[in-house]
Amino acid sequence: MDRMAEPPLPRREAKKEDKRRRITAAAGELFRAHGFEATTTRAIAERAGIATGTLFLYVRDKDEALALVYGADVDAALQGIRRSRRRSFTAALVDRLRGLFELYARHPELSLRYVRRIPTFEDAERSEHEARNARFVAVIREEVERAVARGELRSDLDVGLAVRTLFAVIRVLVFSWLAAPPVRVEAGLRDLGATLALLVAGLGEPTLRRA
Amino acid sequence: MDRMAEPPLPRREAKKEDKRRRITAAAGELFRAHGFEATTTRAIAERAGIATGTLFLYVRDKDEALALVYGADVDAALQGIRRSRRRSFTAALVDRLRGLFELYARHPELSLRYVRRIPTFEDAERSEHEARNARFVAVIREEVERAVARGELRSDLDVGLAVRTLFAVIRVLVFSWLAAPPVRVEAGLRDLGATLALLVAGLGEPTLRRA
DNA sequence: TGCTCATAATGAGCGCAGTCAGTTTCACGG
DNA sequence: CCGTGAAACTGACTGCGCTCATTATGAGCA
Repeated sequence: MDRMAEPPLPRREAKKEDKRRRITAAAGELFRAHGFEATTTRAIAERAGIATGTLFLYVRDKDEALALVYGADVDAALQGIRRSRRRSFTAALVDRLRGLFELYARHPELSLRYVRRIPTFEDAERSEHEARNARFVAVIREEVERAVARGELRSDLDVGLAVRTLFAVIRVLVFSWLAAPPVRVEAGLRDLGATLALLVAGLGEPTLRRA
Repeated sequence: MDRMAEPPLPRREAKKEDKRRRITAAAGELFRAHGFEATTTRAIAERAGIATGTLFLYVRDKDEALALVYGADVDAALQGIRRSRRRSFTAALVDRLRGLFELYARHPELSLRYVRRIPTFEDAERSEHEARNARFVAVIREEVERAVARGELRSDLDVGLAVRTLFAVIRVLVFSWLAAPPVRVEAGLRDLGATLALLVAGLGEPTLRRA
């Protein structure tokens, strides 16, 4: 008998992995070529070489097929080397999100559809999205904590609340950006920068603050 | 002959108005009783006493039927007397949105579905939503301007940017609130207050600000 | 009162996403 | 090597949202 806890890629698993890859590829090609609405799940299944029903063993619904397509790319975009020491909080965060903006700008309508579904959390268990969101949140949290550490953000900051708020602001900003053509990366990032700067500075009159 | 620019309610218009009312009522009852997914457009049409096709002369799609249901109520909720002079910006805004929170809390799943569709702007022309959004934005803008006038918010504030940001934050906050039961009004408003306070104070270290 | 025609209403029909009872595959123990 | 049961796969099928060729209505005019 062979080892039991070795690379667990017996035939079964390998086929599943392969199938998932083919589904992702097929969906990506069709979505990019014809758009989300015009692409049928049957077409995806056919191109992936599987039956219609099989598709839904890998994907909860059509939206999730799109999520599959974006999955790896979003991860990669968020990975981006966190170069840039000695930058302001705003500049640093804008920088780390540049990759994401570039990715989204490539297919605005698809990205819009993809981004729209994220805020749901309905399907919190189905970890696919959760993980992605978690990574996104982690990037924000990281930059916030770093900025707090170096004294740029207030030391008594409720980090959790701040991160949630930033997350919300960024998501909606991305949404509006994608929804209003033309979708230009630099414009989006400029907007993001301005908004972040506003959040850092605060809406309140400086002299009144900290009453 | 009778006057020509008088109350323009000839028979035709009256019937349409009546039909719209019946659709709204039917949709409301069914959605509230069985939920959004479980309610079919055919059932709505039948209960409203019209043909399936007719429904779609009054409503672009099923989502818009839900919007029809919420329409008047949201307007009413936002109308709310703007009592409360001498309150902080945060307190005042929370106060003016209380009615909306109460409305939303009544049927969280439906409200979630309703709120989700708002950010679209795709259908910007179809003014139904635009108008609603506009009213919502107007409330925010009003409070912001009032706060600027009395010196609570910074005088050099970019009001447009601030309003957009507040709009975004509130929308997402409402969304998360509705998505995570139990949906309690007070909890939601407390969260809103905390978030607004953070935005007013700013994320930045006070001593550094206005460098 | 009757004629005309734009507008409103109809409901059978279409194409789709998603399901499920039946079939195939294949890991595993004998 | 075979037998077996669980897991993966299949595609005909269901029920849905929405459309569109056809029919009914009623406002305006003679």
